[in-house]
Amino acid sequence: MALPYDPQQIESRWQEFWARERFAAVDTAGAKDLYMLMMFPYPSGDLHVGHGRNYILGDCLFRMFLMQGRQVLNPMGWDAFGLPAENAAIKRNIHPREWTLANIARMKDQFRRWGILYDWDKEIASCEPEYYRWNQWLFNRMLEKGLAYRGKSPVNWCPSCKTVLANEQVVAGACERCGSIVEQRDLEQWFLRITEYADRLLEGLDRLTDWPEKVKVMQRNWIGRSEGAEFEMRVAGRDDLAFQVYTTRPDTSFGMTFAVLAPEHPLVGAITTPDHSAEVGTFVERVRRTTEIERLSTEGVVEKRGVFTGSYAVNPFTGTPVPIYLADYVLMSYGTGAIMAVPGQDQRDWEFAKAYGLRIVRTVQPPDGWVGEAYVDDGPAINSQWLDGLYKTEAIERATRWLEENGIGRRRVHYRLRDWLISRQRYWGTPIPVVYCERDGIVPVPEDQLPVVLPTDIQFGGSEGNPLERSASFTAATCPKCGKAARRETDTMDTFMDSSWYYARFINPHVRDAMIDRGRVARWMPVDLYIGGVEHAILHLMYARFLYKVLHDFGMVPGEEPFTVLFNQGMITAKSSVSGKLEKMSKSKGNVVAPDALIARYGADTERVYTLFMGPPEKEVEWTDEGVMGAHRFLQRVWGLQDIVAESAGRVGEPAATEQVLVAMHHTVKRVRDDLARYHPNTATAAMMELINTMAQHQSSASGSALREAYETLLRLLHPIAPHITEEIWRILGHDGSLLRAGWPSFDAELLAKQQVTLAVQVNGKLRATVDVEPGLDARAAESVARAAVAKWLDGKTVVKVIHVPDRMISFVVRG
RNA sequence: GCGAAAGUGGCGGAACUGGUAGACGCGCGAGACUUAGGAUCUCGUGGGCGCUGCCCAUGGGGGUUCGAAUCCCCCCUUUCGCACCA
Repeated sequence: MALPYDPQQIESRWQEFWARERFAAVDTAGAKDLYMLMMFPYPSGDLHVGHGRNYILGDCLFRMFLMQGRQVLNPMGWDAFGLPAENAAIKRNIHPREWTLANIARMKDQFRRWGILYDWDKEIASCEPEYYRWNQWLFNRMLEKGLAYRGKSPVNWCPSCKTVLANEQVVAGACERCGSIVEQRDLEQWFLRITEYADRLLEGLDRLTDWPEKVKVMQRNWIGRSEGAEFEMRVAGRDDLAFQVYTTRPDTSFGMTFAVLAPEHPLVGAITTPDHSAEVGTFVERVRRTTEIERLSTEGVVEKRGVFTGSYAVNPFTGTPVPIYLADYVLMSYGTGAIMAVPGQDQRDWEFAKAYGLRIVRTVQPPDGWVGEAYVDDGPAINSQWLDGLYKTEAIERATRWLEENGIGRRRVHYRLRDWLISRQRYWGTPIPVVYCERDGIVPVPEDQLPVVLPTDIQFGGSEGNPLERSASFTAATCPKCGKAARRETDTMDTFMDSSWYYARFINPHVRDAMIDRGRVARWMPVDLYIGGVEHAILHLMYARFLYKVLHDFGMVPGEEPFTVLFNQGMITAKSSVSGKLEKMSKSKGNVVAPDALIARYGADTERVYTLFMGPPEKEVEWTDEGVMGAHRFLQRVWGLQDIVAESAGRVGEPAATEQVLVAMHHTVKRVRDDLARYHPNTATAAMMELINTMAQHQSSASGSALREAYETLLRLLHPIAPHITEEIWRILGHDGSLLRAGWPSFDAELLAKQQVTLAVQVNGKLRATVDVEPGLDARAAESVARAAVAKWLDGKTVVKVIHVPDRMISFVVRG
């Protein structure tokens, strides 16, 4: 009898062995084979079984690739800058770096205990100067090319933390950290000109055939390209005043009955007549005080709010003056901040017109029986002079051409995408490498003075705002141009900058004199398989695609896209003890399953098997304790097969049973190969469970050699999923070394092709019998066997048609 | 509101291209071994009926087809994304 299965005894031993043998080490000086990558994590310290999902999936694929003899680059690192470290510093008076490094150590240990292998020689932590200096270097290159700029823009500002916040740091209009209501402020900030790449980011999506459609749709919507026309509206009686409006429906211009400016529009002051200025002033002030979030929120029916300016603008198509309003539904940040309002064809304009008693003129004929309000679909133009009778596409084209020919307007493409605001008034990030000189203005820090390193003489807590501003040693700088005293920029970069190019650094993490080693990167990029959560569908993946295109334009990387295949794993949910519903694991929901206790009781292999078995990895699945037990039972049965193999050693066995075991074995090899190739370890595991069921069924009748062969094959197939137990049994069976070097099993296709097949026999589409036949049986022979099997259904009927699908089914269509 | 994805036993899920629906696991039932077992092993397990057999079943309703979980149309539900984008 084998000893009982005791994961505690075996797992750490194999973890040490794998690390010692450096199975994951790859020399990128050599030729590329495969580059796979999991999105590098923020080192928060605490990992739960939900986090484990994508790392375990990645490790499963990695081990399979290794066994198949491939050279796979599979690195891991840390997205190590960010707010939580700084908050921890304030709360617990520990330096962010110390806190971060401690978390990294914990997480690394967690990976080890999960049995996950990475090429740790290539580890990167983005908070280290040797990494972030290249953020700075790249920033300066982009500054040179005009791709980075300092500009004024309304931004989210937390009055209590005294910093700009990213949109994702604003939760329901409030600061995620302190809960203060976030304000909109016009501030000078650093931006990257991602809008210049909008069309390339959009077109590139079409070529990403191995990305989830969902992610591509989200990115397309985010970029929000729209084609239209922009034209000038003159203010009636004021020859000096005119503004531009943007529309996607120039064909409806004859139906314009008013115009609307955003309340922040620069012309508001000039346009407002004295008798309306009090009202306008009140309105503008009111809008200014509401945050963008409130303004755009649409709980229930939206009330369109606005005010008349007292002025009129001339519709260039008709020469008619129309009243100019201000309204909060027109945003300064989109298009020109001014629109022509055509209530007949636009629902928002319709509602506004109704609310303020403005005229409505239809310029597109709705179909008979139309009962809605604004009609936005296609139809012949009406009330539109020389456009009358034309349909939408043609009418848009004519109207646009008319604007161009008369010098009033032009074709224009607009995007919803805004430039990327990268400034953060925070300590724990990459310092933006510029200084402000009284004489020379904004001066980038020259390359030989990089990196601009974060100072360590920092007091966290106590006072508010960016601690960098209070560091005299940091802010005091000399101007690289004139050598006089200058002030150093204290903004740091958005951490998405770090994660936008780290995948290229992994190929050559220690190159000192360059951001990347171009030769190696040219060979190893792009990443062949990128695994991560769908929560990064837009931000990270859009920024990374943008910066990769920039690097491409700098001649530094091959191709235009960094990630060939994107795989989004689904969440693991569990019943929340707070809400009682299934929710994503989190401490606040009280539904976190910590791996430590689980591993202590059942072992890491059990967690891995269960994680991979519970459902297809791209789907959301529920964690249950019963399911864990099932996975553990499976491993115990695998362990117990040692006895069956030992007892049957030397037995000749019955040929039929032996054959069944061997056929099942080959069939399993094929299924596991196919299932893992399409990232379905759940069905691969099921196939292996079937194999052990078959082995158990024939444990006392099959030959000893067949049982042993099947067992050893099973161990190899199972290794990527349950690496520790399989290595241990492999060793017990008398093999040296590691399963990772034992090769991946192949199957005997001919043997499988020779097996009897079961034909389904249908009569009028209903299953009436099944017959076992030789494979490849021709139609006539199959028909005669099938006829016999369903004779009672054919009796007295006329067979009008026979459909034969070789080796699958035969169907009789009968009448009478 | 718009867009996308998904709805299969008591539960998680199989069924890859229209061809035997429910693999595998959980749970449940019966039995075995046990002083005992929430351990282990074996067998059974969609529903119904006149039970060697047949009928009904993949959210609901229609359709195409010899044949539909799979394709088409309408509706319902859930989840996710976007949400005044001119």
